[in-house]
Amino acid sequence: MAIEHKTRTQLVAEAIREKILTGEIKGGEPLRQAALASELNVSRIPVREALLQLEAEGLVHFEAHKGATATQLSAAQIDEIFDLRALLEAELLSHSIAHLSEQDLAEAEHILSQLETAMNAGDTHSATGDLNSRFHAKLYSRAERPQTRELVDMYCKNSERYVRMHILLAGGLTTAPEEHRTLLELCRTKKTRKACDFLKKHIVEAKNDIKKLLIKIEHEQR
Amino acid sequence: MAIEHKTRTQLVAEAIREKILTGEIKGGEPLRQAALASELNVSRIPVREALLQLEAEGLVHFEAHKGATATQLSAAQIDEIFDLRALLEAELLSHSIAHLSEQDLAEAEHILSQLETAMNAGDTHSATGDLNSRFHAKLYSRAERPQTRELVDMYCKNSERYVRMHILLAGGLTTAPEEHRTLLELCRTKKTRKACDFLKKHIVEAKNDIKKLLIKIEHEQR
DNA sequence: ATATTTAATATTGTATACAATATGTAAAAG
DNA sequence: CTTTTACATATTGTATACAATATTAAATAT
Repeated sequence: MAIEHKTRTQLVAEAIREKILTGEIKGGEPLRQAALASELNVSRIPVREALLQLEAEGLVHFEAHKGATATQLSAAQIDEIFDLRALLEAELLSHSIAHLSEQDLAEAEHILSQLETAMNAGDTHSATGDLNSRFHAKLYSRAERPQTRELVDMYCKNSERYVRMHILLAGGLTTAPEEHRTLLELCRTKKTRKACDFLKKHIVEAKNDIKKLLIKIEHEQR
Repeated sequence: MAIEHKTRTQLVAEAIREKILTGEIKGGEPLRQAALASELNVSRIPVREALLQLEAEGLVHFEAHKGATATQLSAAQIDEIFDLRALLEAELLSHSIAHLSEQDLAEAEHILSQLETAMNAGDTHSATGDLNSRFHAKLYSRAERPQTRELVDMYCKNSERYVRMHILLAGGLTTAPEEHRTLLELCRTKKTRKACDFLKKHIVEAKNDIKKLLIKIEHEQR
């Protein structure tokens, strides 16, 4: 197996993406090409190309001659993104559920118990979020809808910042842990319709929690 | 009003996009940076940046050190894209329908009659597709879901090539013209659920027509 | 003749340099 | 004093030049 040779543009994109997702670069903050270039020891060309990629991912807003800024999602935008996620993730689940094997379900359950352990231990760093994503991903894994998957992944990444913030401020995921168990059980018994409806509700609930928090923060900033 | 100063990157992106959508550049064809640059009288930098943008739009596939190619959609991908469109457009309609004014509906009807005239005249060029898009867009216009709109627009652009091909080969839109009338009527009478279901069926039907054609062509190519 | 290695060519990736545009500041006009 | 204009600075956009990688063709070995 040959060494993967990553291009500078890719490395720069990863670096900047990480800065945005961790909040090191905050929403609305301008991203100066020259500054990023010298910081990362590259020329401005790969920085520009990375910024263009990040724009496609929705993490950056690019305006001709004015430069790039980290995107700042309004409450309304968060709202819409989560609605989209609910719609698309339910679509994925509906196509996946019939093809989930015992093995898949067992793996999902394993991830779930790890998640529960982390939550009980009062974990507030990113592990909780990761496990949560992986649990969901496992349930969608047999959908065979690559483009839909890509979309969902994009929106997840996009809302990740806010979910992390929420985990941090609320001291963990607020969604009741038994919701995941219920969802898993509905998948195991192949109750497709119910599982999808439940999933939608689950995502919309998460949205409402985050939105409340966000509105509070927006309010405090005045 | 100041003169709009478009950047070379934007102009190049438009040029290449047009070439792909009209079929002048076919799916799978490689896009040489140097060739495009000299053809369009710019350096390779704006060409590269344009290609990155087009990749985000799904029209181009970019591989490090290997270059870009126009994307070639398989029957399976077309299938998935149209399913996504059905899902997302129904979502838009469901949010828009209650807020459609008499004015909106009248405008939609006007577009529709133009479309019918074009179809009866046996129009096979892009006007038919344009009017069709505009009719649908009008119905979604009050959804106030900008990100969903953007997604739908992207997928429409992406499938445009195939719709055009279909119109050309089948001698026009094959969807029964009365379907549009039915849809409009359901919107006028605010039968949200029925309208959305009907719309989904409408889009899936179009998909099946195109897929049949596509599979035939793929078959002929051997 | 086929497969493998090596050199030549083509093509992409990135740095540097310069041009165009936008932003900020000081002088001039009202 | 406020507004406008002209200038200086900062920042982005693009061309050119060079470096790195991939592809092709030729040479060698099996």
